[in-house]
This record gives sequence, C-alpha cells and structure tokens, in this order.
Amino acid sequence: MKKTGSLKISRQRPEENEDFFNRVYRVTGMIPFGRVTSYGAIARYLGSGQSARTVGWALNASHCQPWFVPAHRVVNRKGQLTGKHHFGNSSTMQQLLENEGLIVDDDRIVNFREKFWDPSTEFK
DNA sequence: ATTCTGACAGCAA
DNA sequence: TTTGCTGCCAGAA
Repeated sequence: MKKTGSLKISRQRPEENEDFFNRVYRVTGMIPFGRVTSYGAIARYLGSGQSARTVGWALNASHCQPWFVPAHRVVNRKGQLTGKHHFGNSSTMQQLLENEGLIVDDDRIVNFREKFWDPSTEFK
C-alpha cells in the first residue's frame, strides 16, 4: 500500500497499518488542550470497541514514545482519573489536567460531559 | 504455542 | 444513582 510520504511526525491521523499501540498514541495526541476523552472512545475510534483495556495498557507504555503523549487527557467512561497511579506522583495526572484549566474533584473531571472529546465525532 | 494481565465498559441489581 | 461481576483483546509483568 502507498505510504503517506516519509512523515514520521506525531499528531496525525492513525493509519490502518500501524500497530495498535501506535495508533493509540496518535489518537491521544489529537486530544485538544483542555479536553479529555475515554479509553473506550479511543478504542471505538480505532475500530476495536472492545479493546478499551488494551488502550490503557498502551498508554502505560506511552512514556517510551519519542514524542509527548498527553496520556493524562484519557480517563475512564465516568470521567475518573483511573490511571493516575501510572504517573510519577499519584497527583501528577490531576495537576496536569488542572494546568489545562480542568477541574478535578474526588478523582473525577468536573463537567466531564462538556470537556469530553470524542474522536469518532469531533475529529475533522 | 499458551496463559496471564490490565490506566475498561456494559449490564444486572 | 452506584457497585460488583463478567467479557473483552493486545501484549508480555
């Protein structure tokens, strides 16, 4: 199949032939500043709606990527920061989110509905 | 090849 | 509404 040139730049639409982890990283990179999405939403966007857990597993290794993967912008369906223990300090994820103007209360994104960004419907 | 695991999500209660 | 149980699938503890 045709390659889209020699682009190795991050933040671009996931390609079909990329392995799952890489596609997860790319979608995660598309999440706008100050917005969040869920593991399941990413999985659905990648055409594998039952692989939400694997998305989390991929993000667990995202720090190995050569470019910045805003993994803190991915929370669970309820808007809870279930992955916070995978950041250096258990409060790091919340701090990163607050730095983007989000409000976190009791490990949940306040106004999650409004801040939620679904790649399946909002990516253009 | 097989088995186990997990940053989940759907559904029943 | 929230909690607990179960199925899911891509990697590797």
